[in-house]
Amino acid sequence: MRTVNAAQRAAKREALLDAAAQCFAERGYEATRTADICAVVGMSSGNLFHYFRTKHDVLLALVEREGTQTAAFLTELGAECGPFDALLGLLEAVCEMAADPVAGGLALEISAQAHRDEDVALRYKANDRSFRDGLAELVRAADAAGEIRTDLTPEAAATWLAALVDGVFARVEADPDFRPAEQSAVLRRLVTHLLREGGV
Amino acid sequence: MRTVNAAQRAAKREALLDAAAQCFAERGYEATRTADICAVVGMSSGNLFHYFRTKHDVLLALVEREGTQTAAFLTELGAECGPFDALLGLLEAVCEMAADPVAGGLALEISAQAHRDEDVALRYKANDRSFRDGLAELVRAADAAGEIRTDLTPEAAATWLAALVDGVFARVEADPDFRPAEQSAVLRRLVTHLLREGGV
Amino acid sequence: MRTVNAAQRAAKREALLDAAAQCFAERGYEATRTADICAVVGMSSGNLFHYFRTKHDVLLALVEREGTQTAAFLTELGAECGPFDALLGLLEAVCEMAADPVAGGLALEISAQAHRDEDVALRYKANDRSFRDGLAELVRAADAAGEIRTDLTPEAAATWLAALVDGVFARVEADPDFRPAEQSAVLRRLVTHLLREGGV
Amino acid sequence: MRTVNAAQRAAKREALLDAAAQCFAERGYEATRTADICAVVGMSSGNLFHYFRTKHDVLLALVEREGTQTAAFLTELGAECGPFDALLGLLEAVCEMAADPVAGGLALEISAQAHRDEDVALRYKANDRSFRDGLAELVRAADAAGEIRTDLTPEAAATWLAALVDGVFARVEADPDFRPAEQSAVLRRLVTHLLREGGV
DNA sequence: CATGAATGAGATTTCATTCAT
DNA sequence: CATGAATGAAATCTCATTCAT
Repeated sequence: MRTVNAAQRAAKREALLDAAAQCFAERGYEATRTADICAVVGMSSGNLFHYFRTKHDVLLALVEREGTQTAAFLTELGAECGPFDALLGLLEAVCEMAADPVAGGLALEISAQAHRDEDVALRYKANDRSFRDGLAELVRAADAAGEIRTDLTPEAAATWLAALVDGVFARVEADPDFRPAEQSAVLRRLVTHLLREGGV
Repeated sequence: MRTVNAAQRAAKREALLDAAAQCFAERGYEATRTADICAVVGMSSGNLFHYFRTKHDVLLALVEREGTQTAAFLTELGAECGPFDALLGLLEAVCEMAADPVAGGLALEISAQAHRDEDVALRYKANDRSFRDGLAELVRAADAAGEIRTDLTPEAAATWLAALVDGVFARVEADPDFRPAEQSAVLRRLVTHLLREGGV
Repeated sequence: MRTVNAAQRAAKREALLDAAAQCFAERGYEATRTADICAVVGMSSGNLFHYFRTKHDVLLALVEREGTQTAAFLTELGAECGPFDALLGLLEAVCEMAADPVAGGLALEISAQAHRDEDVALRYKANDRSFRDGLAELVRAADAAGEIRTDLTPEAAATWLAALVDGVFARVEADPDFRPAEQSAVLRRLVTHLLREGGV
Repeated sequence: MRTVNAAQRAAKREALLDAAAQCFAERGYEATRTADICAVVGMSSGNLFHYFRTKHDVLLALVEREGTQTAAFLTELGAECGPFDALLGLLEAVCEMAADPVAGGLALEISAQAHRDEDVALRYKANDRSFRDGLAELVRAADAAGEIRTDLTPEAAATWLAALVDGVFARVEADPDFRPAEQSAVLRRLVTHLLREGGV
């Protein structure tokens, strides 16, 4: 019995996080009312507070979930193919994500909130750290496999890969004519340059 | 004297915009109270509304001012040296700006607000458009001067230069160890690759 | 149970309208704060806005309710006795109402607001129209029953009956010694003259 | 010198009262801003307070002026012709005034404010008292001249004459089709009945 | 006296959170 | 646990009034 309830609870928490992701992406964290989130999952307004102590907690949980999902994605990606192909595959995936208004909007919103909220910042930076660690790991592996040749440290390479990812997300928001899918060739070229071409 | 008053008015408007920039960058637009802005310039709470009709108008004016300043900066830059050096100089400047918490935070906040506010979006995209137009113009000039060689159109090159700029801003927020000044060499290398190396 | 809630809601709406009527009559619409209305029904300040979107909506609903009640009163009156007696009975009723500070003050306030607010004016005039239509109908019926004899059209007669009603309300406000109840004889005489005596 | 200044002061006070009358009639006392009144006379906003201590004082002065003007009008009217004709002439004048939006609106606004403001009420009632006294005086004179025959006391007659005047003002506001000028025949008939026909 | 910028109290409205049912 | 009505603090914006110039 307790298991069933726990599973139901978890499912509802997830549903609420999904709804919150959608609302935050569309309207932003502050402009989203807790009642909006409840409405999306068809729940009564006060009920959210059985699952999260505060609206702020919803955001924190969401940021944490994003980090977990990204980490899982990175791990999965590395297992499927060689490390350099994994990195290139990641870029394709990022371009797809950036084109999705919810994913793109949420990423933007979280980074904006991180700038003004200590708690969010902590988790956001941890996520970013773990993302860059994953990238650096792939870079190291690619190097070990002889797939790449660069004088950048794996960490510096990871930093710039992350910057490119950020750049793609930002372009989608700023430029209505920017279609990430159509730009993956240039992106791939930049990455290849970063990792295969030598010296500063 | 009309002139004195008009000048005083304009000066106070500017002071309010400076204060708003600081507050928005620190706390975000929604979390900033109009009274906060007034407090920064040492003004009574209601007085802001002699200069701006609404809080929203303050934001719009700020976005517009950012656009104007960026455009002026681009123009000035192109006049001082050759076009390719201007582009590289721009990157140095961007790295400096990104390191300033107010400039960086404000840029982030504006792009976040653009995602949820039609009016801000309009001006934000116009600014971005004008920024990319300026970049494309420099690329074209550099090409005409034989300083670069690339199969990217000037517009595509400008798009990716803008993406790199966005990426630098984002990195500052996400990674406490990222020092833009220390990274300008890599950035310069990426730009050089983008503009001097050929085919996709 | 849906019914219970809907009934409770409706009851509270009515209570709020009663409270608003009292406040508007005493202090006027603009000088009444929404918190005053809430205090009268013993409600917290924000709660009013679960029942009415704005303070303005409270006023509009009140004006509409006044119209509905007056119409119902007219209908009821006509059914109880002959049409001419109904008209005379109406005057007694009006004299009673005019003596009530809330009813009198509210009538005055609504007409004052109608003068400066399009929406109120629309409903106010519709109410007045429907009141005069009801009066004209009674006049017509009295004429058909041979109870009266006048060369005024039913509409003109209704207009002047309404003017007399307005006059009584105004007198109560302007003249502290005016007791409507003591004046019904003169009023009745004026009405009788209007309806029973002939040509201009 | 002092005389000139005093006359200028008085003229400006009058101009402000005219402007206030117009604004109060159009928008109501509370909705009128002191700056609005100044704008109408082409004066800077703070300057009003050199002529009236408060906005409230403007209203009080206006009410007093209305009373003075009405009294003067009544006196003048009685001197020009016989008392009964004076009464009938008064009705024509009232119908003209009621048709004027400023005069009508102001009357309505003053009576509304009188209902919620002790000071206004005092002056408003004094004005009304003096108006009814003037009417009663005319009735008495007409009676002495054998022009009328009624069993109403002069005071009661004056009360009902005032009620008819109020009624006409109210009709103008409530009924867009009511044209006071077209209705003066009925009004005259009612007055004649009131004063020439006997007993209740 | 004239100006109009500045003050600051106050009003409506919103919404996270609570809690009786 | 679910509901949704109620709470009440807080934020933007208005405007009578003051006062330096």
